[in-house]
Amino acid sequence: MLRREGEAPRYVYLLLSGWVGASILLPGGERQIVKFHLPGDMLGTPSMCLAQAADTLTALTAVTISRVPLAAFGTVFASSPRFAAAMFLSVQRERVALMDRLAAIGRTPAIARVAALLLDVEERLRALGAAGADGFDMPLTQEQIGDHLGLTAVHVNRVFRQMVESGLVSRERQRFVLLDPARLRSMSARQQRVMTRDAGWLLGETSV
Amino acid sequence: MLRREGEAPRYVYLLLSGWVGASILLPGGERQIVKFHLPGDMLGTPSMCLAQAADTLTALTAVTISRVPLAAFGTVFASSPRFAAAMFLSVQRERVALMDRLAAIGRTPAIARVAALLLDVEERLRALGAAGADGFDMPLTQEQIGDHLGLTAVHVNRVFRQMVESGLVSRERQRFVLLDPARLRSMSARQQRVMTRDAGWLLGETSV
DNA sequence: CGTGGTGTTGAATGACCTCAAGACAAGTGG
DNA sequence: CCACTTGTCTTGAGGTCATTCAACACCACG
Repeated sequence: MLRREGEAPRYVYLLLSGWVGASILLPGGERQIVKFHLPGDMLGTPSMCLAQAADTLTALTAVTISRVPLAAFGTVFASSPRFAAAMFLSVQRERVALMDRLAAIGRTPAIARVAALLLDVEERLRALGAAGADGFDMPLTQEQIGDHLGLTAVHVNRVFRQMVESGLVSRERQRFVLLDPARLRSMSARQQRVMTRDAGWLLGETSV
Repeated sequence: MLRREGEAPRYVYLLLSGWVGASILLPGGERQIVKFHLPGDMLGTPSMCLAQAADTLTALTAVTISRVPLAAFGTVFASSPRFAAAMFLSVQRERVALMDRLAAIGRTPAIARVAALLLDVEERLRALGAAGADGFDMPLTQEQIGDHLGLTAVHVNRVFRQMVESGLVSRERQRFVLLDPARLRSMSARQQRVMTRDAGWLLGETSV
């Protein structure tokens, strides 16, 4: 457990290796995992605007992280407009991702959410070189997956079985192979977002 | 309709009066309303990081808005670190709000979501002076509310009736009075977030 | 060997949805 | 001023998806 929600946020974290989950605890004891973080991700930035951290950061595997004090972060932010602009856009990207997940959880059935998760994780791991033709490892319990997708662990299990039986994926413990990515994509309702290439307008290039 | 998703985002909008909904359309035709915007809100900023707008902005009532070109926005951003910092924190606040809504939709039953919406709208309208002891107007159809909460219009209607019958709220057309805010709050699972007072660390005050 | 966390499967329940019909209000054109 | 339309609200009946509860299998770990 890297940071518990409710604590005063004094750091931002850079994930160097391993998996981390950012979760919110509800009064009733239910948990919603807001995001699975992979190496390279910045963690804990949403709480920069709060007196008490909004999310709990939990290591899901062995991890190595680098801690950045908010103060140090702030001086760079003030002195380098380019850095500020890049951070700003990065947060907007996270916000768009949250909007998409909101739409998925609010409006799509369980199988579409699982499909979206598999595609998302596969894509991100592939960018890190940790996923190939031989599939990828997803070191999550089915309960954690359920807390991420708004489902119960039992139902996650049933959806997995259904996917295996219909030849969409193969699975052995926590190793997954996407056998039919096209069909997964078509049922996942996942948006294909095109990011701007480091928007010139934010960096003073008033060419437009 | 102010802006359709898929268009190239060239403006950011400032809402001066009226209600606007920001929605995402799914491939299957379902709609998720990501946020109801009230006067004073900035609209369309999530799409600043995208080549194609992620959300559709729809006027829900008669509105007046002010359009800000991204380019103009960018020059201010580059020249004023304080402005950049304030914007950055503002986006993080929106992100936290989205995380909370994700938790609510993923993990709470319909009545808790409706309660949370009523409390949220009442609080925001009160800050604008548009809600008092005599209640407030919420100019939304039940279908729009459903698209916001991940429910059907029919079910929203049933929840409203249930709330009226149990004395939680009174309702006459689109005017609501919260009769028992305490009980609404207890069932809503809504987080009480404490914002930092314009975080000093971001503005170079390295006193901490 | 136990033991605890996780995965797996069945049966029953329940929350929410779909479909459908009617009520009501506001607007439109004759 | 009155049909007629249109959109929203309302209510019922029945169905479905996901949950709850429960039992058991399967490791990994002491």
